[in-house]
Amino acid sequence: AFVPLATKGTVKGLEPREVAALGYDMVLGNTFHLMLDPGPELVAHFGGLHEFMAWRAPIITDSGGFQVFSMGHGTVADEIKGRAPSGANRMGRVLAIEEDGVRFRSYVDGGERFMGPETSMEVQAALGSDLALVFDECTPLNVDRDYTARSTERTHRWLDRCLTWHEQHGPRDQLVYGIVQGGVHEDLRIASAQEVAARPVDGIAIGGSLGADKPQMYEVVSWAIGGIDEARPRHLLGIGDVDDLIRGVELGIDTFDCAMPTRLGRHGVALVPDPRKRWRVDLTAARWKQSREPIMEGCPCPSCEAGHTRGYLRYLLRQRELTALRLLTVHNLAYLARLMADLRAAIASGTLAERAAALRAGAPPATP
RNA sequence: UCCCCUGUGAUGUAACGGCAGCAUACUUGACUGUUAAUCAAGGCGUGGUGGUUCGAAUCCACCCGGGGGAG
Repeated sequence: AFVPLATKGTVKGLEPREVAALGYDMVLGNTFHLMLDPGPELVAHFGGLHEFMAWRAPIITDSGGFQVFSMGHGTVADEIKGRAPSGANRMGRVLAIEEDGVRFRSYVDGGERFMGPETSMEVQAALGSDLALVFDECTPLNVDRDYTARSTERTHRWLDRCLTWHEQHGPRDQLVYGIVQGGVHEDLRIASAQEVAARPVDGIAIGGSLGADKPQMYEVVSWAIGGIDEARPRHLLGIGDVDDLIRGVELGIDTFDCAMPTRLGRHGVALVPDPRKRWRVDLTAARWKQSREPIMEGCPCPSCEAGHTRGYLRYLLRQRELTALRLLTVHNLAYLARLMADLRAAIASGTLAERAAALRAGAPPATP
């Protein structure tokens, strides 16, 4: 299943009922963001994140560990392409990563803040999520093996501290996922997977740097999965390209989360079954000016069913009309919901390999 | 007919006589546990003709266009 991001307590642009109507029964909120603003006390005042955002279905909360990575190293694309950190880390700054946790500068008020394993679990307890992720350090790609090894070991110690805190103070009905690190090194990935699997976690997430390109990413994921037992659910953190989801399912991943569908939607890009175009069509492009084509031929999503043309979307996008961003967010989330349902059905009928190949070749996801 | 003001990319505007810059728009590209309705790149310009000057968007003359005033 795919889990849309509701980082700051909302799937950007959509109401909870719209997200649910697209077939989603889980969203992912972020401990880091919600801790800084509005703060765990305020969310608790409203009775937890579910009540606060009026989402009456399961919520995963990310631990905040990834923020350390993104503040210090920019986006994944920046890192892979050797660009200087930009965007997300312009104001946020990591001050120090220590055994106890991370000191950083708040992007909200500029003040110095701290987050460690106990802090993260405490905030996630206050948020009242159904599924908490343990606090980890997401090691970047451009870091040597020695640092990755030591960081991964520290992440394992943080894992134990998270479990200890949760056992003593955490909500009884809150599940906890451990996180596999280990960078792009086979032995570290396998060892990390085994370490995490040896703990009493309810599920296992794969995080960290997954490599510089897709083949390496698939390889790294397969290493990590190799060290995990089959009994517990496996989550692949932060992955959401169409082909990556297909491959991930084939590798044995159960759930994914990613900013991609919603972010691309707000940036004017619609997902389409076209591998040659990397599954994307940029509706801000001039060539759609007079196009009467639908966003995607045969798409059953609300945006396409309404009959909107690419020419209309391009016009709305140029005008920066919010409607366009909502229409594309809906379309993209609907696309991924169908893709995952299609793959799920293929697994059930024992035809995953063939179906995955067809989808990878550009077959549109089936309408349930 | 005379007088005054004014002409800088598509648009709105900067530039003591010293590398014509900014914003918007446009075109293209990027986006993988979201500080992102974001970010990056690109193309496009001194109304015309002369003159002064080492050097003119800038100063001078005339012409052309626009605005205002007097008749």
